[in-house]
Amino acid sequence: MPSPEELSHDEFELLARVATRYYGDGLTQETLAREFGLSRPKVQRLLDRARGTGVVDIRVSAPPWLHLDLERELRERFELQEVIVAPARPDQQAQREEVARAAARFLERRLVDGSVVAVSHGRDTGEVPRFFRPRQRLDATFVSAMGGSPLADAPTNPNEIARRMADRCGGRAIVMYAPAYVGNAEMRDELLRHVAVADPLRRAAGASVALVGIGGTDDACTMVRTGCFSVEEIRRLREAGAVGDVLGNYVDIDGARLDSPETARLVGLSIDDLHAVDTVVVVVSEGEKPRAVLGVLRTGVVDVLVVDEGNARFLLDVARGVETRPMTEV
Amino acid sequence: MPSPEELSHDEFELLARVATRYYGDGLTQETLAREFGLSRPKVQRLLDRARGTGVVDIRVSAPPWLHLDLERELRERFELQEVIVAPARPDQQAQREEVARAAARFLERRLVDGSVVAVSHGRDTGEVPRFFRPRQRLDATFVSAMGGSPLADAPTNPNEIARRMADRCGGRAIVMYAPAYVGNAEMRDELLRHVAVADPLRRAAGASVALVGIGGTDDACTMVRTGCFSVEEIRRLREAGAVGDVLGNYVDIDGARLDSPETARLVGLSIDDLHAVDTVVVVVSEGEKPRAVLGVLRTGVVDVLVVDEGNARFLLDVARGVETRPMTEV
DNA sequence: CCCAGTCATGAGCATCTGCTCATTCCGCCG
DNA sequence: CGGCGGAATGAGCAGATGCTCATGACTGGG
Repeated sequence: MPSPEELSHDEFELLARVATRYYGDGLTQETLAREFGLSRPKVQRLLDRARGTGVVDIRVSAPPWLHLDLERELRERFELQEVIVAPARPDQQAQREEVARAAARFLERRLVDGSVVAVSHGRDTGEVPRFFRPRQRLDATFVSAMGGSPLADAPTNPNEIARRMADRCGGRAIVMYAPAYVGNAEMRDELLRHVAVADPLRRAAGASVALVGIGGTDDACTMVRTGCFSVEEIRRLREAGAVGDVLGNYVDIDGARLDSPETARLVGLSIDDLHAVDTVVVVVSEGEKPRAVLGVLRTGVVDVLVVDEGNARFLLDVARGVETRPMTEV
Repeated sequence: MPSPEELSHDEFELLARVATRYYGDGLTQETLAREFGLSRPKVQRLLDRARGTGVVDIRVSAPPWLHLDLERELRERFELQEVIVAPARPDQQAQREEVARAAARFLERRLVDGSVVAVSHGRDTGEVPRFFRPRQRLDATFVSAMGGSPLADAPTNPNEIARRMADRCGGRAIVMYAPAYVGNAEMRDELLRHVAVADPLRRAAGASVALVGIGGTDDACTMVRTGCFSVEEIRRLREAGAVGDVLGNYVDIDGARLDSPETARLVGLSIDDLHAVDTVVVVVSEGEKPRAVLGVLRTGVVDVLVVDEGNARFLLDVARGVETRPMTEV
């Protein structure tokens, strides 16, 4: 498409006239067609061309704290439904709150009466209820999507998060009385047969929205900190290729599930379960490793990503690098 | 409507998000409504507001030689259907040609098969045929709207102009074998009964378009130069308040017709006849007096004004001045 | 605490818009 | 000179848009 200067005198004049009358004076294409003695489709094509050549310039001035460009690139690169990049904050807690606020806003506009939201554990997820404040009462159900962690602070346990979300909107919480990981597969299967576990899990699996965080695999990761795993266990997972987890399901850098013994001990939704959830919202704030996020994004279960600016940039850098050389270490 | 800076954080963010997805990504309002959890009319109102506040800025870059601003002001101030301001040219002849070219372009796009065009005399009008070149054969009829002038150069006589216009497009000319002004009213009435005059006049009165110039009232005006009037006669008209004429019909500065003896001797369309014509196109180039143009515009018969940049500015200056103090002399 | 005035909201509809497709027109090559 | 490929054109339609209007929420004053 040529630039305005490359246009012929006459065409430039025509485009400018038509565009001015259309965008400036608000006349309809049909009126213009009559005024200029053209057919309506012709006027439409002229307007297309006026836009294409830059005779008409439509620009949206975004506020400086928004990062619509980052959001777009992430959205397109990972084929996400929506990406929200929260503005950067000086300290980690403020950053976490900013991300949580953005996630809360998203839920406020997405949830309707009857929505069922599956909730994970985690510090990022745990901040969301504080900022969740729907304009009016919302008859939504929040259900734990995984068991609790032995040492976890109350506010970061799924049950507690679900409860507070429900309180905030006048909805209802369904909690799960079980630990995230049990001793062995048999015990897990036994628990899954128990109504106090089976019922919440069934509800969670049928949720329309899932609100989940992403965990890492270093020695200080949430799972270790909350006592779900020993340093030794997480090391084994790491050596097996795990880069992070959603709802306790560990994945490698390519988004492939890891069939470790730990998975068999997990009480919570599986990756397959998440696939069935309409809108999986991931909340990621400062402190996560981009490799973990990358692995989870590549599972293809994520629909909406709420992330801070720093992680967003890091994630894009990594993702961009990946295209040229296979990523081994970040 | 507030400026973007005066908007609240949240509103600015919302407007920018919606506007970016709409104008930038080309999503529909309905899609956005779903994405943002709003009703479609709400999205529409947000977009309205985004435009109004300047969050969205639509600008049309007009080529520098166009004067769409002048055109708009003239169009609005005189309630015209269309105004075309031709670019300024160094000398008078080039300027006349520029205006004539613009008028020709206008006719090319306005005339259709079957159109009937009433044509006046004059140097401006006389230049139009040279530039009139429809893309394809046009079955239009050009008819003299007034008689000829004794001393006029052939190319400025209505008959000649009509003939050349017809030649240019493959249409047909109807000429009038009569002088513009005859000795007295009785002779005029006698002529009007003659078929060679009555017939063209009837056709002209039923024209869909009239292409006319504007004459002044100074001692060197067209009517004097072409021998229609003596200097003495034009002086009397001037003293009676005449500022100019269309098709030999003199008007004062307020656009009121002058019922001078001359009008009764005129062989041509009256102002009333012109009112019945759908599209009256006035061609004005360098050398006209703005007072004459002003008077004629105020008759309310003019639909389309084709004018050079200099006259356009002068005309606007005069018209603007008039609003504050009654104009007596310019 | 109640009421009136104002404003915002979303259903519904008439109109406008974008697109597809058959057709025509032009230029090019055989 | 005649036929062919590609671009341009305008009819027609499905869907998007803008607007109006009835309704309901909020605010400020009695």
